[in-house]
Amino acid sequence: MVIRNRGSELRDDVTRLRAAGLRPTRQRRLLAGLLFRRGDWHVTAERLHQEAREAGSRVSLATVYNTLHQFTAAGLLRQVVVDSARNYFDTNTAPHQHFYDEEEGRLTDISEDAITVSGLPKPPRGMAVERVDVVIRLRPAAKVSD
Amino acid sequence: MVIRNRGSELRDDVTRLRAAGLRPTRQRRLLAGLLFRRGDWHVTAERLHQEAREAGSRVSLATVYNTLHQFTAAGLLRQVVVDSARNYFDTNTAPHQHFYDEEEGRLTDISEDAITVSGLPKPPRGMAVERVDVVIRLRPAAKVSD
DNA sequence: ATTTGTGCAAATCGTTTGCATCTGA
DNA sequence: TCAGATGCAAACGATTTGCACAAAT
Repeated sequence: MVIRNRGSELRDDVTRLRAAGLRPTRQRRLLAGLLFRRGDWHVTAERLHQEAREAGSRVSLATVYNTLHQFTAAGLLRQVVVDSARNYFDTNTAPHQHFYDEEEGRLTDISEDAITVSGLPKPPRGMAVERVDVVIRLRPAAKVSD
Repeated sequence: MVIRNRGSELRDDVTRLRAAGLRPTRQRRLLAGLLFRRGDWHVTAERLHQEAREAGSRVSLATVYNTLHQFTAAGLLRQVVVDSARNYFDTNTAPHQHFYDEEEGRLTDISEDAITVSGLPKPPRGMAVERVDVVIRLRPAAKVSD
């Protein structure tokens, strides 16, 4: 019977922050709570800011941006580039790929072993592969009958 | 002996524009000339605008943006999303993938058959795959000696 | 006490838009 | 002639920054 109570969740946030070398300030604890307590998901700064105020907390948008970048630098988040207009942050930091519904702006994870990229040409001289990103862009399927 | 003279290149631009259903205005001919006369390459609006004035021609940046989008809509260009800050346009409209040097902001084509993505999971219900984009992000290789 | 983080508002950057003016067919 | 294109400057949305103030160690 493994049941986590609220207290231990809060401590988890603090622990996670300290482990990442970040001071557990009120705002960081709040955002960590919002980010890491649901399953893996994909957020924009705007959306996280909104969630924060819906949760009844005040954080400035600037702090949300700062925090997202700090979390990313600390390896707690990963950036996903799929749209030149908005920046997504992914709470799943393990290697994996994405479906992207352009219309809805919705990202969905594809597990690493569900997809294989083979025959990578070797990178140009002096360069090393940092990461291979695969984005499967989706559009509404043509209706067959409805 | 196949040598193209300037005259026929200019006509090519006009022909290409008409074929795409675009009126061959002075600015569009200019930009088409800059875009389609070298091998495949990757441009940002800013850079194309700069090239235009370096070539001694006046085009407003707004027109460069308009034109890039019109060309893209007409299938003469393809957008490449690799950086949330800048938008690249690719004169190679055939299916292919990219290396991206984040540091330098430089894109390099990877031919379609040099790379294989297998085991695509099927898209969510009601959605169809529009395109599969692979971006291989590069960083400077760690030096061995030097 | 000292260092680090936060909030605000202003600044920046790439891109888009409104609108009066031009231009190609 | 006149629909369609262009240029300019202002508007925009996302993100960043400068700096006075507040909070964490």
